[in-house]
Amino acid sequence: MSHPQYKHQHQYLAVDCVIFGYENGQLKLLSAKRKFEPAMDQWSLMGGWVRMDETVEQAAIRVLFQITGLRDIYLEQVQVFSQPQRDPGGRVVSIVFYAMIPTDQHDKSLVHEHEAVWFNLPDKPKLIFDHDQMVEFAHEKLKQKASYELIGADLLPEKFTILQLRLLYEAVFQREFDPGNFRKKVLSLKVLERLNDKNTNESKKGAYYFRFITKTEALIKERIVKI
Amino acid sequence: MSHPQYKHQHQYLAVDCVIFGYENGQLKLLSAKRKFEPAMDQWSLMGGWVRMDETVEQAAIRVLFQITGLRDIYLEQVQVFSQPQRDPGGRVVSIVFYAMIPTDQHDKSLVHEHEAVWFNLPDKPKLIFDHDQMVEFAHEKLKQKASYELIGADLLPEKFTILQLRLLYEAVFQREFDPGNFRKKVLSLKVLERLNDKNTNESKKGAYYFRFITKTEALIKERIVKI
DNA sequence: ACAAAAGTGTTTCGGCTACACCCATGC
DNA sequence: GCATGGGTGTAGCCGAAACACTTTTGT
Repeated sequence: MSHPQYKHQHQYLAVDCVIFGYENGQLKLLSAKRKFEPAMDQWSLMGGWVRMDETVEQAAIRVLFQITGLRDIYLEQVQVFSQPQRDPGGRVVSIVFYAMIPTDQHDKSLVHEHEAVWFNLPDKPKLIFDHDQMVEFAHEKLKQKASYELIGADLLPEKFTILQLRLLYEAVFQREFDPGNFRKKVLSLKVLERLNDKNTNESKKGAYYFRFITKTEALIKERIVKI
Repeated sequence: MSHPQYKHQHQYLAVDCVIFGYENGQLKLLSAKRKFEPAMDQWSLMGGWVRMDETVEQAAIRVLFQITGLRDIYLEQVQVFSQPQRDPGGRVVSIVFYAMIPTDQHDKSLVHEHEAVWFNLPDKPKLIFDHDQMVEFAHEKLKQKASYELIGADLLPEKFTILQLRLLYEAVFQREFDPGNFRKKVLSLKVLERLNDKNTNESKKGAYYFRFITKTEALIKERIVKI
């Protein structure tokens, strides 16, 4: 390795991924038993080293693919953690991402192979080092995102009812939302499309399924209105 | 240097600081002529290497002290920039911060010594590498902050008029605010204290000076109301 | 019949916006 | 007197919140 221009100390650079999922009315966190020292066999976030020829986002995508078998995962930078002593194994600067994955689509055998487990977020065990704080920060950032745009496209199945969407929001914010108001609010955003298909499992009356419309579809609809 | 636990490639890790100031109704950006190759003598953000024994925040604080002579500067992480080819001198991952400094208090001789210049943000020159994008991201983040809490404590002098505060907001958002509504809004936040002192330079009638009350003072006031 | 969710309608309240309007004073 | 910013008041609009009410259907 040669960097003719720069002479300075090098650093270990890692990414850690806070992986959120959703199932049965619960916001979930994917956590794995660490397979190497230090802190082997303790619960931790999924992480990996950043290679010289990739961005930190690409490193996170690699890590996510390794454990879920999924590509095209929603990713967002959270924070850099860089306390010199944060990792007893040496100086490691970690860039934290959070991800949202559709729990029903991921590869469960890969998760099992990594000795990883989906925890309900409130019931997660203590994680190593500063990983608990990473989860806190990521959860904050997720709430912030969810408060100014509709999340769920990456966490819910392709089609879902307004009830399921509301339960997701209640899980994310750990509070209840008025069913009527929540419904009116999300439908006013014009990002959901009602399907000619009803869910009759969760209610007697049956509730229409909805799906997220893509951004281009939404744009087209907007244009038609505006002409 | 020894890291017995980890065997992996190392990275160059840097911080770059988007330094905002404010003067004469203009949001300012501090930019310096780069003193080393590559891209010597071109405009760039102030940056520095992250040392092994410090956090990235501490590295940013060092950089800020070097150029302003100030400590206790408001700092916020913006984004990590990590395109492998972003810096022609080699693989450098950069963590971007933005800072707000009181333009009237900083050490102008240090700025001069670094061949740095305060530009009005809209008139800034093209910066090296991806630094223009860093400034954009930082400005976005600043706007976001300013939209959910009152900024100015770090940019304005100790005492200031509502007009001056409004002009700061107009500079940050590049739009006008209704004077009456702006006044009522900021005063309703209960974070400003009116002084028995008027500014008679900027208006015939004279306008009261205000100052930010500290967080603890604000807390106490809240408590008194709530009892 | 009743419970339980679906879906709609209504009322109230608070905050934001767009103003109008008086005040003080330097020119 | 008039222009300029300081400062206050008010009417209208809109969205959020609270909640009533009707619909549908499995049990």
